[in-house]
Amino acid sequence: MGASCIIRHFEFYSPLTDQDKKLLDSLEKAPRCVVKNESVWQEGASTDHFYTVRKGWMYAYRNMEDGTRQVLDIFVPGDIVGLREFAFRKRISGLTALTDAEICPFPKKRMLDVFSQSLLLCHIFFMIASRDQSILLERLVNLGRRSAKAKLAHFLVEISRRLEKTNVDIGNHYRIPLSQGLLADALGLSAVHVNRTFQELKEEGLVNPRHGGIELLDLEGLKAVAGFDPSYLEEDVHGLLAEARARHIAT
Amino acid sequence: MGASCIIRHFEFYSPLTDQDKKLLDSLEKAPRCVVKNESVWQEGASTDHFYTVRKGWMYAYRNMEDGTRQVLDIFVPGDIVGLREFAFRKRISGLTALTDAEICPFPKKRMLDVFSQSLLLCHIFFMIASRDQSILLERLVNLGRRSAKAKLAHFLVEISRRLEKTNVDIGNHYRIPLSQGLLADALGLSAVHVNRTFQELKEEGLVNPRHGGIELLDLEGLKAVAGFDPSYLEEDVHGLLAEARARHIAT
DNA sequence: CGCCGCGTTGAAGAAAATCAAAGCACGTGG
DNA sequence: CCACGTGCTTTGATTTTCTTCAACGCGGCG
Repeated sequence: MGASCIIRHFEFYSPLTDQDKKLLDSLEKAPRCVVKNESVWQEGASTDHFYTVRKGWMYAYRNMEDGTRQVLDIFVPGDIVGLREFAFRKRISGLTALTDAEICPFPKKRMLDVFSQSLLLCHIFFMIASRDQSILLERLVNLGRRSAKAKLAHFLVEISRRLEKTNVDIGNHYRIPLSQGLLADALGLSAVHVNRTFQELKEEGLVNPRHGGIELLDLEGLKAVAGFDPSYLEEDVHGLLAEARARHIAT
Repeated sequence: MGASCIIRHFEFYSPLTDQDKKLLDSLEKAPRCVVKNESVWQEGASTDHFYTVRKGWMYAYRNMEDGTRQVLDIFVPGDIVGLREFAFRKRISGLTALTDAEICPFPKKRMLDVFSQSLLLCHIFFMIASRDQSILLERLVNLGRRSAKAKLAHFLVEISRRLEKTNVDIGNHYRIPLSQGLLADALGLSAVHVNRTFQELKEEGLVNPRHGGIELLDLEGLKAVAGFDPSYLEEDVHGLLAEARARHIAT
């Protein structure tokens, strides 16, 4: 059996000591399987666990009083879910499975062990939180100041980029299991308009929407339409991190 | 002279030991004054410092290729600015002063000292990052799924809530120094439309827009218009935090 | 087969953007 | 103290973008 889900994620940032790995491993409890459309938690639920996504896709959402909803984030394998709610007792968004999936819970309480026992892991957790924020920021820009076409293109490119990062092995990250209705709720548009926007992108040969999914045909073209600037995804995996590693090993 | 800016902020979460205070104090360098409209950093600048806002208001923004911009966040006294970019070498948003202001830089490098020397402070930093994210999430909802009127009302209520938290002493947090143009860029609207929306709110007696600022007349009314649910601002200042404190003191 | 979820289409309407011009408050310099 | 410029607000007319509503198609699945 391979490295646990979270170890693989962390090793993207830095090599880990055996001790670190042991610590992380002890966090991760038995994986839990969820089926498509199964709800993992709802708004208001308790926040005693985080999850790492081992397989499949998930999404976080918020239901509005008027019956609409806002999809807040999409999670792909390797992502950590729930860190957002670290400071809160109750979840501020729901989480449900977009496809059949496998997720690994780990208890929030144990974060204290991590913080106290490994400077390096603590630092990496902080980097992950920072990255999450920067993704949200970009999503803000997307919702606030881009046309429907650019919104859609940008969102698709981002997802594809995020897949590349953790799924290097999977050659085809060009198949995206998002329905048009879900994209609408993620982008603050109506499903009808998403559909029409897709038709434009399709005519330009950029995407190929199929039943319940999208195929990305021309990433570069999409980037151009979106005005995509990847810098918000490009973390500094050297710099401070190296010093944290050095210091951590020294103790 | 009173406690440093950041100590006051942290004591909102938990009482600190003298050692913690000393550590925090050592982080905070000499305050820097900036005048209205002065730029503190631009997109792409280096991320070697965070800042705490001691006086005045600041805003973070992103300029788009087409000449528009998105205002990403507003900062009020007590806020910490720049944590977002912890994982990055370069800033992904600009920061400029909305009013004359006083900010206290502290070096990002020293975060390692904090993490290694104080479990409690580390934990609080994490809570702050979590809170920042939850504010961004709510802003996403605001941009994605609310009408112009609700957007505006919600944003104003949020600001007022955030002011209450750190500025308990200031009785009148009902005077907000935001121009309509800036609000437009924050809410993804045009300045013209913001103006018209203000007129509606004004007729209902909820706000009183004056030159270069807004007076909030009826917070409850605004909350109703916004469908404001404050839970995204209500952190759990007990729970894990208490355990962190206990453990921290034990060592 | 028939249902159900999702995608597609058309027509009509609402929300917000854009353009352009004018007004108003404030500071600055004469 | 007044004239002037500048930045922000206000207003009206027009246009664009996106939504809403309603209907239909289509594929998968029990």
